[in-house]
Amino acid sequence: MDAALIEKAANALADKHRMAILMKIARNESVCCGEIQDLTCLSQPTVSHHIKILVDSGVLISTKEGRNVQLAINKEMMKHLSSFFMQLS
Amino acid sequence: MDAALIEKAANALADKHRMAILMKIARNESVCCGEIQDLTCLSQPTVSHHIKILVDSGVLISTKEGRNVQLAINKEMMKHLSSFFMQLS
DNA sequence: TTGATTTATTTAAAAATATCAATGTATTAG
DNA sequence: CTAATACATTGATATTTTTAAATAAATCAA
Repeated sequence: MDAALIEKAANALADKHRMAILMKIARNESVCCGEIQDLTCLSQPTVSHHIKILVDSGVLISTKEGRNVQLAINKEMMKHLSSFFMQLS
Repeated sequence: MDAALIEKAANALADKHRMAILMKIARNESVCCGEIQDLTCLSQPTVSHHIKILVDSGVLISTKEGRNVQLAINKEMMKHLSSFFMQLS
């Protein structure tokens, strides 16, 4: 995997709130944006911004369902990250 | 592994130059700061700053040898990162 | 259709980060 | 001891990132 893509994923996880979002979704399998806002004590636009970064980096996958957006972990990306660091160990 | 430590490591890798430093060391096993400066086209203080972030985060290990500082990958941290992402996949 | 709900975008301010010049600190060579 | 080398620290500036208010867009319920 290209280092630039690892860097982008790392950047997405280099934030307290975005890491909390990831862990929340890891526990719940899939959540919508509103549930994340309840978690983070951030404004709705700020949550939307963080989610955009997580999705653009490939860490999360978003699918629109009705007027909600369901978010899930991109397991392929997690595999890539895992094997990248495995090779460095 | 605590999410806060993953976040800190992620932050260390969320930069073009720091990622380049990591890959350089991955190829060469161990390098000193001067060799990194040649690589990055950055000033010496800036390189020193980036190295500090990488070491403080636990991604790299530094050992002073004479008037050089030898840098190496912290393979334990790589294992932690790998298993963290493995669990999310 | 109207109003409520959910998420996205724009804009602007505040906070954090990256960068380098100047300088400091060890360490080694001569 | 003196000068040179390797790296760290300080201070200042420029850029990037985070944040929220205001607003927009899309979907659903009544």
